[in-house]
Order: sequence, then C-alpha cells, then structure tokens
Amino acid sequence: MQLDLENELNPSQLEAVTTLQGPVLVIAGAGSGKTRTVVYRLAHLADLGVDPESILLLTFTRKAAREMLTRASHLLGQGLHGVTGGTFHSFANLTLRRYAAALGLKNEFTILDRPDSEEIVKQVKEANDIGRKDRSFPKKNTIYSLISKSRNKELSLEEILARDASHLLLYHEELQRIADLYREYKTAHSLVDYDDLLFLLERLLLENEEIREFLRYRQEYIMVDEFQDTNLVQGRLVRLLAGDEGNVMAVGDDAQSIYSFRGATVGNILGFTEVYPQCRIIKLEQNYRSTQPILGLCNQILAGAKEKYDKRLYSRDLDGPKPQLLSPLNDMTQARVALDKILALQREYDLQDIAVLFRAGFHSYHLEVQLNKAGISYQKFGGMKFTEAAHIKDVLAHLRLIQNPGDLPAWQRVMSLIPSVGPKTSERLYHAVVQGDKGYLEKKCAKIEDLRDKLDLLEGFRTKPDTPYNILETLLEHYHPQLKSKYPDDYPKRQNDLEQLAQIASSYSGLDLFLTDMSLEPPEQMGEADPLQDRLTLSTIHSAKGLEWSAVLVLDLVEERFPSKHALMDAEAMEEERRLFYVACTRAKHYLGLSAPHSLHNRYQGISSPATPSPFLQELDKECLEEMSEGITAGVSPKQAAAGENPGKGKKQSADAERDSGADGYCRHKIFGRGKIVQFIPPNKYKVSFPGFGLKVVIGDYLQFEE
DNA sequence: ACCTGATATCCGATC
DNA sequence: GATATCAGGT
Repeated sequence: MQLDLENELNPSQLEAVTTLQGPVLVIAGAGSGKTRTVVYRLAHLADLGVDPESILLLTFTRKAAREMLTRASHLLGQGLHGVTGGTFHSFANLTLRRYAAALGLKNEFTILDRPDSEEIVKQVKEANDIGRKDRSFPKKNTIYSLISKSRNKELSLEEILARDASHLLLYHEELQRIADLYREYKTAHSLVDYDDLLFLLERLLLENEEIREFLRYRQEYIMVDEFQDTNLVQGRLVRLLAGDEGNVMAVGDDAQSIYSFRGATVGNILGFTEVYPQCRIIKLEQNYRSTQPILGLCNQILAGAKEKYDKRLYSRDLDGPKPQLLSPLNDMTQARVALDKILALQREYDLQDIAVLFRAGFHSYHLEVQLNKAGISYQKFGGMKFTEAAHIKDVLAHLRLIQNPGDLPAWQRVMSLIPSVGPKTSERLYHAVVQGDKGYLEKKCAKIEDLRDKLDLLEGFRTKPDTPYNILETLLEHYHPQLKSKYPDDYPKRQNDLEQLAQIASSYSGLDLFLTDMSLEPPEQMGEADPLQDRLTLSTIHSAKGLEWSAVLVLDLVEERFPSKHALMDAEAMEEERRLFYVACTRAKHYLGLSAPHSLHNRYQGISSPATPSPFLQELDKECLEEMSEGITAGVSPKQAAAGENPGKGKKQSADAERDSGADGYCRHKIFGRGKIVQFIPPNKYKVSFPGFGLKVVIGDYLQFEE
C-alpha cells in the first residue's frame, strides 16, 4: 500500500518522516503530532521495504511503543512484526539476558523493583548496625532514593547530599557504606536493579566490540522518543547503539522535561548537535491538539520560565471556551466540585475523553470516594502499582525463588509467611540450604510443619518445570490459607487480584519473561476488566505524558501540593514543577479546568488550614481564565470561607445552601470528639452537641466534617 | 533470642 | 497506608 505522505503531513512532519539517513533531532512541541510523525516514519520505512527487525524504537513506556506500532500497522494494513520496541530498561534486559555470559553474569538474574531495593537497603543497614536507634537517621526509602539519584546523575553520594539533602551530610560515611554494601549484596545474589540494567548494557557494549558491531548492524534505524527525559547513561547508550554516523532520530521537547529527579538531563537534547555536528534539526511547532484559549494559557506558563524556551505553539486558530479557574472551599469540597464538573462535562463528552490530573497519587483520594458514591467508573494511572501490593509480592516471591534460588529477599519474604519464622530464622534457613546443612533443616522442619510443606512445594516446582499459569494455580491454592490469616479483613478482594495475576500469567509461556514483565512493565490497573466500558481517567501528570483528552481538570493548584513542597526551596526544582504544569495543561483539547482550593484539610490536626494559590496561577494573565464562583462568596477571605464550608452541598449559592445543610450531619473535634451539628451560625461558627460535653459553639476551623 | 502486635510518624513523580 | 520502633510474650 502506498502512503500519501504529502497530504497527511505538514511540511516539517514530512521532512522528519522522510529524512531517513543520518542523525535527526526533532523538537516537537506539545500536541504537534509527534506520535503521528513517528508512526508515519515507521510505516514509511516498512513501505520502503526495510526489514522491521532492523528498526529499534525506544520509548518511555511499553504502552507508548505498543500504540505506535499498532497505529503504524493500521496505516500499512499489515502487521509490523519484528520491530524491537520498548523502554531502555526492557531493551537492556533482553540484550543482557542474551549476552549475559559475555559479562560474566548469570542470565537468570532477578530484577529488583523499588520496594525490593529498599528492603535490601534496610537489611544491610540493620545487619551492619548502621544508624541503629538514631531516630533522625534517614529511612530506607530516603537512603535508596539518594543512592539511585547518585547513580543516575553520576555524581558522588557526597555531592548529591550537599546539593539536595545537606542536612544528611553528617551521615555521609554511613550512607556511603550502605551504598557499598547494597552493591555487594546484589552481586552476591544475582540481583539487578533498574539502574544496573542500563549501566550493565553500557559495559557490555563498551567491552565487547563484537556484540556492539552486531547490534549496530542489526538495528539500522533507531528512533528515541521523549529524548528530553533520558539521563546521561541513556544518552551514551543511544550513541553506542547508533555509532557515529547512525540513522538515529531523537524526538523530544525540552519544555516538557519532567524527569530530572531521576537524572534526566535536557543536556542530551542540547548536546545532540555536538555529538552529531552533521545532524538535521527539525522543529514541529504547529499544534493540532488544543484550542487557542488553552494554548494561550500554556504559552504564558512557559513565558514565566527562567530558562527561556525557543518556542511558541500556534494553532489552527480553533476557537473554544476559556480555561476555567475553580475555587472550591477546601480539598474535600474540591472533590464534589470536580464531580459536578465531570457530570456537566459528561453531557458534552464521553467519559473516556475526560481526565482529572494531579501532582501526586494520593491527591485523588477524596475524588475517588465521590466517584464511587456517584457510580462513575474510572481508571487510575500512577500511584501504587499493582505489583507493589503485599499479597502480589508474596506470590511473585515464590516464582522468583524458582527462577533464581539465590534470591535472598524473595526467600525471606516467602519464609516470613510461616508463623514463628522471622528475619533471623529465615536467614539461617537460607544458609542451611545454600551450604546443604540437612541437619539444621530437618530439625526445623520437625518443629514447624508448615516449613516442610513450603520447602517441598518449592522443591516440586523446581524439579518439574511448568508454565507460569500452572505453577500459579497450585501456588494460589497453597497460599490461600496464608492470605486469609494475613488479611482477615479484605482477603476476598486480594484473592481476586491474585486470580487476575494468574489470568495475566496465562499468556506467558516462560517464567523469565513473566517475571521481568512484572517488574519492568507491571499491568497498569486492576479491577473488573471491562475494556468496552466508558471510563473516566484519573492520572498523575507524569503518567499522563504523551496523552490527550477533550476535557482536562487539574486538581490542587496550591502551594505545597503543586508545586510540591519538596520543590519550594529549590529554583531548579521549581522550574521542573512549572514544566509539569505546562505538560498538564497541554493535555487538554477543548476544555481545561484548574482547581485551587482555598484551604487544605490537615488530616494530622483534623483542621483545615488556608492555602495559597500556586504561584504559577498567580502569574497568569487574568484575562485568559474564567473565574468560577463555585463554593466561595465574593469578598470573603480564604480563611473565613474555609470555616464556612460544610459537607452538605458543594456549590450553588453559597450562603443559603450552607446554612441549610449545616444544620444536619456530624463533625469531629480534636478534644470533644464526635458531635452532632445542631446549628450553623454565620459566618463562621457551629453549635454542636458533643456526647458527654453538651452543646458547644465552635469555630468552623476546629471542626472536621463527616460525610 | 526471636517473633508479634501496638503505636507514632511521615508522605513525590518512573523504569 | 506504610514504615520504624518499642513492649510483651514465647
């Protein structure tokens, strides 16, 4: 089939699609048809008769790779099998397993996810008595973040501490020791973390000329998506894979760089022209996604940036409604205001064309409650991963042990499930198994019945290989009693998750692939899988990258939440928050709503405290936003407004509605406990009956309202 | 000596 | 909701 490139693409896109030889850098603004360009380029290559196997497509997520490949196949009207596509990590994993021997690595290495790595950090810390009893010693997740950051940014731990956590400099030596011990532990047990995958691949390519040349020859065309979010080692990998004159296309947008926390550097984009002086630079600036009013706002966000971006998106002059600024009274009301907005939007758009975006996973909790109540189905991206749930990890740990018997963390996890076995005993058992100390094992098994069962079970799996699904079936049966006793409250729900895990496993033929996929590309969301159902999307902004919706609502645009409080003291981090805000707004096609609650509920103290609108909002030209009066009476200060808030009704003409609904329902007070609301006394007080304390008149600020 | 349950503290985004 | 530590039980 012949592709009609001239009519389907604009001149810049066409240039990007048809420039196939030599290095190309495509600077693609938000919504400028970047995906379309990559898709057409893939199809064009195939159309020219290029062997799909010689194409390497590196993307940020496997989902992105999959989508591009499917769309390209659609264009071609035929499959595009053989294209290597995926994340840097998954490509590294595949290559490493194939050539593990060249590195002196066992090819059944296990990939550690974040919780695994943190667990090891904790163990080496405890085993070596580092930071014991010191309450201000950093926690395992802080320690691991620092170690990983130091590797990603390729700076010494000391330097990372000095830059980002100077208050921890006094622990520098202990932390360095933990980092060293962590590294040794991984080598000792054939474990590999995310960062290792990349560095090991680099080592493989550097040390082994034959493999390097073979890969270069085999992967003749390389495309790298989201290049602004690659880190130093990824940048070098691209160069190693492409060679000095390779046909490599890097696509990215420096204004959308939002992963510097993990060592990504826009330096890779800026440096691309230095590495490849002969490279062709193509800019895609025409926006096909958003209406002019939304684009205007997005351009303003960038205009406020310290570092100036040489870009200005222009659209086809599509008219549309002004972006709205919603100002709910607090974050609880925000959930209701958002729900109302979604219901209103639903009249115009399909649910699947609507998304709610936020800075951090937990910012959507209140809204999720409301959505469940209203019976609106949604899918959530970001936040806790399916594979990070304790029960899933338990089961996966069994599988990991079958694949890699030396996987000590998995061993400990499995053993700790047995009553009366804790960290110490499980470690002793491990050594007994490794050293073949039958006597100790026998002694323990005699004492603990469950232990013998467990060891027999594992032994059985190891001696007769089977498909992941069959193993899981037996395993789940065995695990069920343990699940029940561990989670008496909600084990049916967890059992359901496990059955879904088995469902997923049924499409895999080997354990290796199944396990790596579970750590590199865990299933995005669980729950009753009904792909046909029309669903609302909830997502962290990071997970929303590259996607678009007709209507987008951004929550919690207040200081400390967005920008995150972690960024407030750091100018560079603030710039990244700004780009993140830019990414959020550029997701919207027709409707954009920004929500900035006037106060935040502090769960800790049980009170609401006033919130400052995000600085990014304040610097916007008021003309480009339509201010909605929902939930707030004009002229009332944020503080009073917060006090006047009540859970009865979210919006509508505030004062009256508030008085009406304020007179029923319950609330909670820090000292008096739970009480029934008897009367609302404008502007700011409530008469409440507290059992045991009688009637009290209390300022709204000190009350926590119940649903 | 080791396990288990209760209590206080803190919370970021991803592969 | 998860993690870290402490107190009490075997």
